[in-house]
Amino acid sequence: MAIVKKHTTFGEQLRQLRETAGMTLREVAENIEIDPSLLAKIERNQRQPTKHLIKNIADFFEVNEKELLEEFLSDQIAYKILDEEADLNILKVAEEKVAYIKTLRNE
Amino acid sequence: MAIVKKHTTFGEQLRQLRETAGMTLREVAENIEIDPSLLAKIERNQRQPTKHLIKNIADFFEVNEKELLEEFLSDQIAYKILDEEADLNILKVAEEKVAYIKTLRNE
DNA sequence: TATCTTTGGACAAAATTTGTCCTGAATGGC
DNA sequence: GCCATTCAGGACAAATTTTGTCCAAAGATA
Repeated sequence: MAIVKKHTTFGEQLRQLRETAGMTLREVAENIEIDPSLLAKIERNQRQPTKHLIKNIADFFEVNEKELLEEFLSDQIAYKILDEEADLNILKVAEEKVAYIKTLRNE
Repeated sequence: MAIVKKHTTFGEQLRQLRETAGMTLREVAENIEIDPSLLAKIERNQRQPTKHLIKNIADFFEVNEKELLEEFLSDQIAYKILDEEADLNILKVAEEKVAYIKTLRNE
């Protein structure tokens, strides 16, 4: 996958993809069929991409769609923790709940 | 805190609080000022409580509001992972992103 | 049977999110 | 300086999602 720097935000990674390709917001926006202003906002993490848009981005930059989607999901979780000023240990609790709910569903 | 079983869902914990108190949905709903049907849905994790409602629940059952809120947040994260069928390692990535974004904000 | 509790569908109201348009600041070339 | 282009960011309508209530029906209890 062409995304280089890890553990930066989804937006930053997207910007890096674009800059590595040497393209402007307008050019990329045209290709993935959105308004350049929306793309700029997504790069600054002020708007969230839809799944459909993530697919278009992955296709355009030829990166793995599933990995890109997981980058986005981990971003969402990170921002939720920051927004709520929650303790990081809720991630551990969440992990245990995933296992628990899975057992529930297999009954 | 009076919540006993850990790593069950928010709804199950709420139901346990209610049953431990020996109360019906209607009785509790009246006290926390919502429709009994909504309370039932929250107990079955079919609706999410608002923060205001979490406060009312914490007050009514005399449990720690912040802990209850974090129970809810970890639920939300768990359900997101299940909904998206995401790999659990995104939690680790999210944790690293939280640290990263915090450093960003201190610049 | 009669009563009370719980479940769950339907739906309007409320809240949130998305995407676009537009303005202005910044940069670079000429 | 002036023009063209890029990017930032506010405002706002449209679209989507979520919330909360009402109601009917199922289940339990006596």
